[in-house]
Amino acid sequence: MLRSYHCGALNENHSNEEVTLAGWVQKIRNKGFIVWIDLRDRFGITQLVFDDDRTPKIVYKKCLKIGREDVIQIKGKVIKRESKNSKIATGGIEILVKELTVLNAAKTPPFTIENQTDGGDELRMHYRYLDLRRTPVRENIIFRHKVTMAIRNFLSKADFIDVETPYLIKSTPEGARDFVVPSRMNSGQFYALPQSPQTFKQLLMIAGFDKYFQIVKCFRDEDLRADRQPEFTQIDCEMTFVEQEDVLLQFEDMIQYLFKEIKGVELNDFPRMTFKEAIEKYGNDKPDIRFGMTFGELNALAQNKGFNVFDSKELVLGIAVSGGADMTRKEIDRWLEWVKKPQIGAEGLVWVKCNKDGSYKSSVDKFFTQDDLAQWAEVTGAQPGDLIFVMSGEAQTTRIKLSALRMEIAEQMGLRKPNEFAALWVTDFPLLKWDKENERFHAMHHPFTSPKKEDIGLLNSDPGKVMANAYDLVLNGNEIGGGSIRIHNTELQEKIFGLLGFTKKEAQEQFGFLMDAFQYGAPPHGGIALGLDRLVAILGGSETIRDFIAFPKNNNGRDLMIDAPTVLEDAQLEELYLKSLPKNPSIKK
RNA sequence: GGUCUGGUAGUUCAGUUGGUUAGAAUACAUGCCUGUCACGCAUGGGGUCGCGGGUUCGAGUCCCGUCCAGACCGCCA
Repeated sequence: MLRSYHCGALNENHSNEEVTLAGWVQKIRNKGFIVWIDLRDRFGITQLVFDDDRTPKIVYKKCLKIGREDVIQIKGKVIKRESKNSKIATGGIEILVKELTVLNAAKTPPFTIENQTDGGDELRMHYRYLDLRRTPVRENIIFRHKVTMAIRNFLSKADFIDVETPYLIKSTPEGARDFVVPSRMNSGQFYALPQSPQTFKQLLMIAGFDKYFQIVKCFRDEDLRADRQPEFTQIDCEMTFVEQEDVLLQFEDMIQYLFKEIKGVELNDFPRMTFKEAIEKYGNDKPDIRFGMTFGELNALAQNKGFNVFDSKELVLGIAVSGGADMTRKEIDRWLEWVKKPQIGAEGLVWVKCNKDGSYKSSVDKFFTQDDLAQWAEVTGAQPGDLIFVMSGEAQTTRIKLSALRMEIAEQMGLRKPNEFAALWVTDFPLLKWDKENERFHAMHHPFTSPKKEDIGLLNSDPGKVMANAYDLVLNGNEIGGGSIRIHNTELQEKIFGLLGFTKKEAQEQFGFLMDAFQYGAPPHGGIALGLDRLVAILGGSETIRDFIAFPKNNNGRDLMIDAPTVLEDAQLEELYLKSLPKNPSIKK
């Protein structure tokens, strides 16, 4: 062993012990007559001391040449410090060094390896291995480890079996774009990387595994966001002989267990909210219910009172901003501008101040009486001292826009507290959603989701009205999981493929294996997939999943450290039958 | 595919209305310092102002293009 202790282990009980330590040089404090070096590893920091009197001359000379991030090994004696540091675990002692070996000298790092680094994002990603040396970054990764261990323990104890499923599978047109992998042995043919192990876990249920889980990478070739990576990790689960309620309770248990184990937080039973309610009250199928500001519909109160802007619109919606009556005209104008920016695209915003004296002042005083405005306040739940914002327009887009405003106001008012947690189940999703552009139905969840029994008749008459046995788990305004009770019957599955625009032949070619399997004793089954990256990030008090991924990709799907993706040599392309493909000159080598 | 923000010392940033030699902090180097722990003090080196073009007597600053990074919309469950 190159060391007898790690750098977080020693304290005053080890006084006078001869020890060997190894680690990185965090910091050097040269006081002239005496030199301290902070030696760092994953476990902590131990102070080394060198001085004129007690340190061998040759060692003292050597220590003056040490630089930040050098990897060194020392032998020496544990001694009590003259002045102690109560901030760190090893703060009572230091090592009087007798031998010093430089195991590997380091270049001066491009940014400081400290809790508060001076490095920007791009640089830190380029030197991610240095960034990962920083305590907060390392702790995030270790935090993720703790979460996955807790999940494995919980699920294993609950009789779930961890089964690995293949990464080289086949491309299907549903859902996101696939990442594809050319097959050398099958000319002109491609594998696809899984967007999720969906069909495999269903086959495992048919195979009788009863309960399955896997913490598994999934791949989607779509544009990225702060909370979206092209490769991401799912906690993928499936259960046999269950109904929706069984799945919800099982995973509500798991999330509660995680919060208890990891955060020491007791979560109450998760409220259930239908998709319809979520849209009507929050304009969003993943509502953040930690704060109020639910929508109030004002059609009946605000229309036909002479204010033309409202009269012709499908929907007039208001929300109350707590304490917002104190906003200055300038602050209100800033919100007016905010909703007009292209990402939101609202035409404007009507505001009503609910004064503390019970009177109202609004941007539409010409059209509405104090009584009218009092009724608005009632419907939106505005109290004296609050402000009401009102938006109008086509129902769906108005809800989306007002939801964006609601989230932004909450963000800026500090209502989205990272250490306050509210989870809920959103249920009763429509099975299908109409795609206006392509004039066809898409699966709201995925094509294997079963329709509600009572709606099966509607599949022929009015498919858009059919509700699904599907559910999402929402935490603090983030969708962290979704699942459904699956179809386990060939005829029904064929029917759904038909509604989604598959010909019988296409359905057979792409999913024949699954529909065949349904005919050999497929049990009723259902499950859920949870986004591990998001879950870990939220547990850790952040919404940026990159902070919890050791080697994440950037905005453009690039790995800035290894510099991927890259172009291939012609010979390699030829071997993969890709030579004739045009090369994109904008791609850098 | 689109909108917005940014790119100046190793790093993080400031840089006024277009005007002389582009600054600060930190990092780095050297020296001083009898208990530091964000040590302190002094001195010093360090710049293709992302890249290309244009306007101008003169561009870090204005205009056009382009590349890179970040946030968001579309997309994605």
